[in-house]
Amino acid sequence: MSNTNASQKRTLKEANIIDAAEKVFSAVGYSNTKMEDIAKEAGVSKGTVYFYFDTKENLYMAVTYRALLLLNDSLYRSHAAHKSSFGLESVLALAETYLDFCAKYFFYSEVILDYMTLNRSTQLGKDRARMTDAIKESMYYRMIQDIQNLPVKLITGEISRGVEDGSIVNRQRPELLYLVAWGVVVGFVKLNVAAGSFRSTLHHVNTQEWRDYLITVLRSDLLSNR
Amino acid sequence: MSNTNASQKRTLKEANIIDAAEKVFSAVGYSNTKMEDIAKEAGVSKGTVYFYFDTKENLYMAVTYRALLLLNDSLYRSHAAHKSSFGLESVLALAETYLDFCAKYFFYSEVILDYMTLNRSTQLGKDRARMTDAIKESMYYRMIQDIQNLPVKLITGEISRGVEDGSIVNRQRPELLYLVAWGVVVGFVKLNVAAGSFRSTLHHVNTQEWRDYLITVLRSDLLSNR
Amino acid sequence: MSNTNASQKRTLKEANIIDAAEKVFSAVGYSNTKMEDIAKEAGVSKGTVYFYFDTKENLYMAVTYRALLLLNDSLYRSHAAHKSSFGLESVLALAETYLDFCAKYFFYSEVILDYMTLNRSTQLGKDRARMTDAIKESMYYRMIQDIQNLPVKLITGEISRGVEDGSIVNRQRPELLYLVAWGVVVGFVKLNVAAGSFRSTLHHVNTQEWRDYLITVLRSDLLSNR
Amino acid sequence: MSNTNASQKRTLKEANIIDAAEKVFSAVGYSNTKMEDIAKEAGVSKGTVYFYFDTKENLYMAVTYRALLLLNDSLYRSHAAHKSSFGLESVLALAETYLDFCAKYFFYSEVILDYMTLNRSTQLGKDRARMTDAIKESMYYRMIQDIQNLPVKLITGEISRGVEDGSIVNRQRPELLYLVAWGVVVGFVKLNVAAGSFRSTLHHVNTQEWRDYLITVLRSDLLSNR
DNA sequence: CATGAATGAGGCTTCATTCAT
DNA sequence: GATGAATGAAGCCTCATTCAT
Repeated sequence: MSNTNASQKRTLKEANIIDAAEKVFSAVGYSNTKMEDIAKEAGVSKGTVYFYFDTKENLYMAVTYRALLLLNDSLYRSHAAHKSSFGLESVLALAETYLDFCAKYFFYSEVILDYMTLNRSTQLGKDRARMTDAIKESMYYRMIQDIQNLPVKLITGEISRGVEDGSIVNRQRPELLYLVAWGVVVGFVKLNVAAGSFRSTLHHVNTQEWRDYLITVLRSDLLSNR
Repeated sequence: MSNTNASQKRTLKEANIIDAAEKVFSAVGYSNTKMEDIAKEAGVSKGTVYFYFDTKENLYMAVTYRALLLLNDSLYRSHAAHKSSFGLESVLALAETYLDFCAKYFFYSEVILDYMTLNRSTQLGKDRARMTDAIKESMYYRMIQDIQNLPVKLITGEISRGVEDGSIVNRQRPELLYLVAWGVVVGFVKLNVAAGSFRSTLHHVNTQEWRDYLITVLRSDLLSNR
Repeated sequence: MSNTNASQKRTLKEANIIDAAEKVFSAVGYSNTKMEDIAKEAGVSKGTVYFYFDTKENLYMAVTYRALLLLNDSLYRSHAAHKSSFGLESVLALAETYLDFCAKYFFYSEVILDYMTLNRSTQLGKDRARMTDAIKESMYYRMIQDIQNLPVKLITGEISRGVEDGSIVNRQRPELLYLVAWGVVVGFVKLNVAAGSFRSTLHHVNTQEWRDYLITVLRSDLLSNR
Repeated sequence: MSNTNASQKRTLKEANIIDAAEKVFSAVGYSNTKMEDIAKEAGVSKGTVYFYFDTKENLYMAVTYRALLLLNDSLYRSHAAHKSSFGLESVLALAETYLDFCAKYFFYSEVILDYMTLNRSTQLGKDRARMTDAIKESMYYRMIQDIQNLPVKLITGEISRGVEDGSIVNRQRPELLYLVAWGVVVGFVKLNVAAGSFRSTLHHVNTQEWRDYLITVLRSDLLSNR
């Protein structure tokens, strides 16, 4: 019991620091973030931050892990809520969930994309890779690797179900359809940020309208007989 | 004449440095890049790099400018080549051009996205720092601002033409259609990098096939009567 | 009684910590040693270590004290065992004892030398820090000062006896003879470590042979009529 | 020419920094030495120190290298000066040279001993070694390894010559005789420092007298027919 | 007494930028 | 114009020590 309490306490303190890290990272960016600032924001000392996360990068990975966990959770809920719906509806719901997740937790969505880019660059043979050894040794990095595939699996699974139950007419492979859907969402997110630069030329478009339209596009893709 | 020669010489040397910068930035990311490395790669001294570009950020902006210039050029060519085609075909050709540009010059596409995100207060990937005053004062930053709107103008223009000439049936506003198309491309780019992480789950999909399918989707969007 | 028990318990726990400290200090050197490591090695918490030894330096002094105590004890036994022998034999026996002590407890011999060098303003090996006020206030430091002179007294005493009983012919002052003997031993110890570097050039020499030869040299020094 | 000048200049600046490092290291010890202090002492900035020596440990190795170089030089001169003397005299001269070197450059003698101890501890299989990777990668560390054997070679060589020319009667192997001689010197040096602690008991002995007596002992060792 | 989380001063090192030659 | 040595602010991280539980 007391063991459990201690563990809970630790988790709580860690969470407190991750909260702070999120705020600072998201406000000023990774490289502009000083560990000291995170400590201040968390109301603890620099040493305490290092007691829980032995590296700045490790702390960043912890943030990433949390982000991915939350995304997975959202997708899971959506998935569960549409067990009895047709596959098509479930897929579109997943897309909306993702879209909303990105809107609500914009920083998280960036962090996740960041991670995936990072992960990719390791797989190239470059010795001058973006990923440092510190990252690879991070506990959180390994934890992330265990859960990073869930979104893909969930979504492609529902697409397959939709194909089987006849709600999805499109005969392309689920992986391809998945990439289209996910890509549309990712593009939306990135553009949403970028669009700031083009307010002058694009000020007619309302974000909500845009989002809804994308769902329409996705739906008609799944329903087209290509 | 000798003045012109001098100017050409200067342009050449600058180009040489930008070449080197590109390589290093793309290999290890902005913050891991040292001016020294760029100088070495360019075969000049650090002092020379600073003679032509007074800041690391300014040099990065120069790379960005070149990227945008090349993209604009590609789009221009496509645009010109389809003057006499229907608007629909021109728009799709522009999308293909953009898609191919991103595939061929992946680093450029990242840099351009980076730039567009630059104005936002949120962080733009772990790797880039936030915009500083130094950036805003950069000559290249201003040069970019002069040409940044070209892609939007070109594409929305062609969409409008397609609507007028009847080749585009969709009645949504051109800006919205533009955002869909552009978003699809951006999503493709980002995912293309990220997808590396999921080779295990997504190994069935071939990039070329994916690209072609996206064009199909865009075409049917423009042809749908929503 | 219970008081005595408590005291014994305390002594036991202290000894346990000193054991651990010895291991770690000897393995990685003073400055590379972390209190945490000592605690772990002793199977207690860092707080406990600090309960018994309020400073890292104090703990080091405790190790030194133990080392000196053990050396004194060895020398005492040798001294006692040769009460009825000639002074010459007793002196040589003391030298052998010291030599064997250094061979057997190499770390102790280093620590003792370290301590003796401590008062000098010069640096004592890359690894040890200079004497701070904390050391001087250390209880162990004072305890050491009470017993540090025993080796000198014992050995010079036996030399004097040897001179008196005629077994030692050499007419130099006992202090000088002592310094020669002690210096030979110290040199042996330091070289024994260092010699590792020269295994290639010195691989013919066997440590035991070397030791025995040194005793021969000392004997003939004491027997020479200089 | 100008190339040579540049190289000379560099050597000069390095020497200046090593000078400063020596002073500070010797005054307060390795771990109490701050790079900043060395910089100040050298009259340059911290960055400059790092420009020439990329690590504190590397700088320490540079000091060690210089110390060994100077010792080697002294021994060489002595060796050359006694080319036509008997081997015995040459050996004793080498011992005196070493003795004087240690007296004159006490810090150097400590540094050299330090290095040899360091070098030994690497050869043990411990993963918790005293030597860090930084040291092993140091250019100076490798340079030292090239010259560290000179003293042994020189002295054992002269002993052999002495045996051949009949001036050395002792029939023990040169390596053993070398160890005795060198050990006596090392012991002298260490005790000379340590003796400070025992001024009360040993104040009768004068250093010069001690030194001379040691030479006598060594001479009679080499002349004894063991 | 024991624990181990918390502290924060301190030091090494990096690197964009400057500047004398 | 080019060079590369010099600068020094800035930041990550370590670890002896303290202290609440």
